[in-house]
Amino acid sequence: MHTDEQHLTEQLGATGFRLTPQRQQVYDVLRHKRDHPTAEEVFIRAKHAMPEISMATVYNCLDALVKCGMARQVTVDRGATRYCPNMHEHGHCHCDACGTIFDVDIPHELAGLTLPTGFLARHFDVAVHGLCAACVAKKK
Amino acid sequence: MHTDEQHLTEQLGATGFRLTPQRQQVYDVLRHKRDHPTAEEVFIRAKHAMPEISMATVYNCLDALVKCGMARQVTVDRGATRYCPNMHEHGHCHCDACGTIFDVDIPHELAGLTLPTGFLARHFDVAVHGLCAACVAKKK
DNA sequence: TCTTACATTTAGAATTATTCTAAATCTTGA
DNA sequence: TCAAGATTTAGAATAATTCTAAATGTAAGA
Repeated sequence: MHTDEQHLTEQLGATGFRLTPQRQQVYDVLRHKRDHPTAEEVFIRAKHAMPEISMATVYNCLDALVKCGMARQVTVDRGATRYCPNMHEHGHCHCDACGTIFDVDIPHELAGLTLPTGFLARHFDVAVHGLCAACVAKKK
Repeated sequence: MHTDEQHLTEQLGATGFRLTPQRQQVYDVLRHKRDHPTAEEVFIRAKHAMPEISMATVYNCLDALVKCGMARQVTVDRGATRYCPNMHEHGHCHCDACGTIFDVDIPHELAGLTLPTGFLARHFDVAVHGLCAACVAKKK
């Protein structure tokens, strides 16, 4: 049987990292509430269960999680980087009014983009900006 | 006849801005070399023709150009924001090795994304990360 | 077990990109 | 010409992130 903790340990290990209580905690925070928190929000949430954790450690842990493929960085606007434990290929839909971020599937047709000759694509970042239903309603 | 300068004046004016020598200069920098410069790079280039221009003014001008629809902000990575005078709907292709950014057309199929119910999309940001032909060759 | 090497955490300093502030200057319209 | 408001400027302030150095933890080998 493959527990979540084992998976995390393996992924970290394969990239030369160890599983530490802090990394486990930061990962739990990401998985618990998938609202694309910033490093600071992760820090605040992680402190509830682990009051001694420091901001530098949160950055270190997030960085390790990204490098080992257990989390992704999301940059929908110029503000703080956000983090997401959904590793499935997907894009982000951002409400410019309230800031909510929704995960969206991206169609395979995207692979049909005409790229510069010889360009080797490794990752697609798709961000849709606009207004969510609630904010459209508010404007009326 | 509709000169470029007239167009800039009109676009600025429609948004409540004036055409100033600095704004003209910053716009000229963007149009002259379309390599998606950062604000600092724009500043350095603008200083050649206008040595007294300040960084704050460059930010102000770039902001005015973005607001009036003559330039777009491009954020391919967590570094400094980049600017682009290509207002045609397009995405960006970023070489993670050398940092070069290429404009790419984005297919209309993108409009077929399944968005959250009621979401009103206003703008699509597409960034492709990978390696350009030159950097792929270098790795061999 | 003891030791050594190295990874990790921590607090705080440093850096980077950007925004803010306040004073000086410019522009436009009355 | 004058007043109101826009713009520019230098530098201070802020926000997000990275760096530094010391303390601590951990794993592997003698």
